[in-house]
Amino acid sequence: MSTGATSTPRKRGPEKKIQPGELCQVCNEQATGFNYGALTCNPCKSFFRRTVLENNLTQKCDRGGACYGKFIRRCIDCRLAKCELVGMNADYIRDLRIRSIRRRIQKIPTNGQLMKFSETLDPFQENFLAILEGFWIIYRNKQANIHEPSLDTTGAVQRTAYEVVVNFENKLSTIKQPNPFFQIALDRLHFVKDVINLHASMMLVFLEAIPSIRWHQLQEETKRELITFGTMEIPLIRSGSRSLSGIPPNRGQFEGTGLRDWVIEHMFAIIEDFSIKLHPDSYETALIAALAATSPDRGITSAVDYKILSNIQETILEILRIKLGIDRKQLKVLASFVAFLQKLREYSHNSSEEWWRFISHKKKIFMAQQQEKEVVRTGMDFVAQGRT
Amino acid sequence: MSTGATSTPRKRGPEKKIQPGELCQVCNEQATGFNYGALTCNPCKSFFRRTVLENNLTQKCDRGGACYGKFIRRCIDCRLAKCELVGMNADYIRDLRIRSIRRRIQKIPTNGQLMKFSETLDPFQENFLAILEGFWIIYRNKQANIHEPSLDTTGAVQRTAYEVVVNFENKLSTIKQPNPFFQIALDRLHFVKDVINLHASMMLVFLEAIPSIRWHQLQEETKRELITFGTMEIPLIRSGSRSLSGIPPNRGQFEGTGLRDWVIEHMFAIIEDFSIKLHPDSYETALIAALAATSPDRGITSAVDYKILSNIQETILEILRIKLGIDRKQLKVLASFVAFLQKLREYSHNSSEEWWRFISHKKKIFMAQQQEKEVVRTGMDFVAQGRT
DNA sequence: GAAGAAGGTCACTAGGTCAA
DNA sequence: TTGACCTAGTGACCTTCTTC
Ligand SMILES: [Zn+2]
Ligand SMILES: [Zn+2]
Ligand SMILES: [Zn+2]
Ligand SMILES: [Zn+2]
Repeated sequence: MSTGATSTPRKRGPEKKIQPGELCQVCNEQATGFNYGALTCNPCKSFFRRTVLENNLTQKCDRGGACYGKFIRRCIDCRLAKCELVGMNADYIRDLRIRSIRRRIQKIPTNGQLMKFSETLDPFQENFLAILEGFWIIYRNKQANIHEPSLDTTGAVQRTAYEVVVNFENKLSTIKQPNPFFQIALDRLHFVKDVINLHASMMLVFLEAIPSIRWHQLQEETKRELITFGTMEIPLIRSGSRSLSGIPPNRGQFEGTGLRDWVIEHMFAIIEDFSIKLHPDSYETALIAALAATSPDRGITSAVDYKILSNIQETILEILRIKLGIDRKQLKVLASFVAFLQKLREYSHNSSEEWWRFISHKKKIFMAQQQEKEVVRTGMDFVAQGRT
Repeated sequence: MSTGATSTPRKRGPEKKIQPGELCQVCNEQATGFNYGALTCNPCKSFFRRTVLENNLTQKCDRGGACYGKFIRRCIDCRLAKCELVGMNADYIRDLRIRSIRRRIQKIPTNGQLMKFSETLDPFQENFLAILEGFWIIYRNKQANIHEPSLDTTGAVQRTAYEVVVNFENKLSTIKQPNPFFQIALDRLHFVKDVINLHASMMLVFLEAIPSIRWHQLQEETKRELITFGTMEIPLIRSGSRSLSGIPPNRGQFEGTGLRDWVIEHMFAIIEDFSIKLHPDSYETALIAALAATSPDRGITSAVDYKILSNIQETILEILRIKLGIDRKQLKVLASFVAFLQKLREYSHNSSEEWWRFISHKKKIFMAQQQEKEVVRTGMDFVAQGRT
C-alpha cells in the first residue's frame, strides 16, 4: 500500500478561500473547507475526528461497500474508507480525547438494587484524601534541616481536614531538627543520624495518621518493616515533589558522606523519574506516598497484617483512580504511578543493606569517639531494634 | 474579553428545535421530535421502526380505516397508513448497529453488604474482548512446531466472535509450520527462522485484528517497532499461558542454539512470573497480551501513532479494570499486571540487540552455506527491513 | 491580527432493551 | 406487541489554536 504520507501542503491562513459551491469529497454535499487533509463538509470533518481520532467503533458495510453520495453518511465503513481515499489523514491531529470513557463516567446511579457506577468520592474517601493531602503538604514543606528552603504552607491546606493537620504539625515540630553547621567532625555524624531520624519519625506520624490503618494493631515486626522501607522511599517522593515546587534536589548533601555512589545514583534517578515523567499533582503525590508507605510487598510475614495492608492499598488505589477519572486523566497515568512504585520498591530492596551498613558504620565511629550520652531518636531507634 | 456585555448566554451546541406542546402528526399526542421524517411521539417512532424496518407485518382495520387520534395506536393498519401519509420514510434508516454479543459476563448477585457498585462492559467492549479472547485461544493452542502438544480449541471459542475467529484460524494456517526434525545441520537454522517467522506473522495477524487499531493508518516504522517487540514479548505470555494449561515451557529448545544464557534466564523468569505470580484467566491473558502488543512506550517516534496507541491502551485497560471488578478482584491485581508488563518491556528492551545479533548470525551462516533460495517469511522479513 | 482549521459542546435522533 | 427509557453517533455551532 502506498503510504499516502505525501500530504499536499494545506491551505492555511488568509490565502485562497474556498469557492461557494465546492463539494465535500466524501459525501458530495456543500463543503466548508479543508479538514484533515481533504475538502469536506462539516459533518464529515466531525465524523473523521470522532471515528479515527477518538477511536470509535467501526463496522462492516451491509451493502458490500457500495454506499455513495449523501447516503454514505449512514455507513461508517464506507464513509471512513472514502475519507481515507480522498486523503484525510491522522497526521493532522493535535490532541486526542477519550470520549467513550468520559461517557461512562457520566452514568448516574439508578434506583435499582444494582447501582451503576458513579464516579465521585464518598465522604469516607473524601476525608481520607483530605487528611493525606494535608499531611503531605506539611511534610513536603517542612524543612528537613535548617539549610533547606521552606515552602509556605499557609493557604495550601485550606481545604483539608484542618484539625488533624494541625495535630501533625505539632507532632512534627517536637522532632529534633538536624543542624547542618559542623563545628567538629562529629557534628556531621549527628547530622546524618538526625536527618534519618527525622524522616523515620515523620513516617511514624504519617503511618499512625493514615485513616483506618489501626497502627497499634499491627505487629511490631510489621511496623518495623514499614518504617524501615518507608524511610528509604518516602523522602525520595518528597524530594521529587519539592523539585516540582521549584526546589531542586540537593545532591551535594550526600556526596562525601560515605554512601556508595550507586545508591546516590539510583536515588536521583528515581527523583528525576518522579518529577519529570510523573509530575503528579499534590493530591496524587500524597496518595502515591501513602501507597508506598503501606505496601505489604516487602516481606510482611504476618498474614493478618498483610491483609490489612492490602486492603488499605486497595482503598488508596480506588481513591486515586476515581480522582484521576474526575480530572479526566487516563488510566495509563495510574499505571505509570504503579510502575513508579514498583521501581521504588526495587530501589529500597536493593539498597537497604547498603543503607544499613552506612548507618551502622556511622554509629560505630560515633560510639568509638564518645561515650554515647543517648539522644532519644525515636524513629531511628525503632528501626534499629529490628536489626541484629 | 469584552464582547457584547449584554446577556448573551453563550450558547453551545445546536439550537433547540422542538417547542413544548407540539403534537404527534400520527396520533395527536405530545410529540418528542422529528423521527423518520415527521414530527411524532416516541411510541409512533418505535412503531414505525418495528413495523417497517423490522417486522413488515400488516393487519386489516376493523373499522374500515377510520381510526384517528389516540385510538389510531390500536390499529396497525391505520397507524402505518397515517405514518406514511405524514411523510415518515424508510430512507432515514442508518445501518444496523453492531449487535451486542450475548452478554457472557452476567451480573453477579451481591450477597455481601460491601458491594456498592457494579459495572458491566458495554457492547463495544464486549465485542473487543470477545475478539481478543477468541484470537488468544487459537494463538495459544496452536502448535508453534509439530513437536509441541496442541490443545483442543473446540468449545472454548464458542461464545466469542465466531466469524472473526475463524478468519484468524485460516490466516494462521497459511503460515509455514516449523519442522523440528533435523536431517542436516542446516535444518536447525531453518527451524529457528521459521519459529521466529511464525511468531512474527502471528503478531501481524493479531495486530491487524485488534478492534479499532486501524493498522494500515500507522506508519511503517511504528508497525515495525510493534511487531519487533511484540514478537519478543507475546510468545512469553503465550508460554506462560500454556504453562497454566498444563504444558510446561520447554527450556531445552533454546539451549545450545547460541542464544546467550542471560536471555534464556530472563525469558524463563518472566514466564514463571506470569504463571505463578499472576496466574490470570484466559480473558485477562488476552487483554494483557493486547496491552503488550500495542504498547507505545518503545520508541514510537510518530506523535500521532503514539496517541493512537495510547488510546487503545486506555481502552484495553478500561476493559480489564471493569472485568476485574466484575470478578471481584482487587485493583491491586491490575497493578500487578501493569508491573508485569513493565518487566516484559524491560526484557525486550534489554535483549533486543542480543536477539538481533542471534538472528543475523544465523542468517549469515545460512547464506554462507547455501545460495539462499529465499523462502518467504513475511513476518520476519517485515521486521528485518527496519534494521541496518 | 485575521483567516482558517483543529477541537469542543450538546440537543437531537436512530436504534436497542425489557418489563408489562 | 408496546412504549418508557437508554445508549451512542450526528452535526450545527461554538471556542481555541496556528499560520501567514
Ligand atoms: Zn461530507
Ligand atoms: Zn456502506
Ligand atoms: Zn404518535
Ligand atoms: Zn384502523
